[in-house]
Amino acid sequence: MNSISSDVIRGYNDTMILYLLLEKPSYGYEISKQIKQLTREKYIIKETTLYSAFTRMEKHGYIVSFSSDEEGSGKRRTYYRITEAGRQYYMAKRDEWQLTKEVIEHFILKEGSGNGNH
Amino acid sequence: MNSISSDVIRGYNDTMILYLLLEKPSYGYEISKQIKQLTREKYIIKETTLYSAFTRMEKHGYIVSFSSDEEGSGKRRTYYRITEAGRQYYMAKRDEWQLTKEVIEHFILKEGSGNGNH
DNA sequence: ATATTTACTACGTCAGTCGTAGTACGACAG
DNA sequence: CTGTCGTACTACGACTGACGTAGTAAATAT
Repeated sequence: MNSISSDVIRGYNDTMILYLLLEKPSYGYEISKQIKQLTREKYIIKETTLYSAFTRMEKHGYIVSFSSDEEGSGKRRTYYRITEAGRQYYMAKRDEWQLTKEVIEHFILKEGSGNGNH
Repeated sequence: MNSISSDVIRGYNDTMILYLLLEKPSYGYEISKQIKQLTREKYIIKETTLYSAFTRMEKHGYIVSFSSDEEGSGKRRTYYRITEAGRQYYMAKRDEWQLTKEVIEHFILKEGSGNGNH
């Protein structure tokens, strides 16, 4: 229970990935490391979750893939670039997040209260 | 897309219900109306979701059920009361929520920014 | 040479949500 | 006194996202 349960995150994995793709095209391993770094290891996305998010989002048209052909350096990777639809989806999710926060916080007792009055 | 997608909420429906049960024992229809009211209709829990949450949480020992026997007024209802385990679970979820918020907000662009610097 | 890191793919399972449907009782209107 | 509406559920099945396990294979470090 020290690390965050990913069930909570469900539905926001896509958002996290898209956020990172806003900056530049990227690929699985890099995204994974960035998420780990950004959250200071509080959240580590599972490989299967990550790659299935890629295929799902490509199917939905939020991202497109391309291979790292030229440049003999490193392994062949599958890069993903965010599309306009992906940007819009991200923005919608960002807005939705504000609402979600608001909603859930109606049900969160404030820290340190000794009694249950609300 | 005007009302919040409940997929986001997933994993917090239980928390919401438990929060309301902290105050007093209650039953499905009442809980449902309270959630609607509290969130000013921003979130309306589905009946099936609610009742399956009840049975799941009773199985986990977070709540216990009892019938409204006496008092001939109204229909027979199944009430639920939160247990000590339920209280602890709620508290754990409340703490987890702080973490979750922190994590997700690393991936949320601040409103009104014109460029994508982050 | 070999172990580790990188970079995936495949497959199957599980839990929570939700659509659809149906039951049944009580109150209230016409 | 009959039908409709609000209340209070139960049952069943479908779908989706997350994830455990496993395996492949090239590049890099030891």
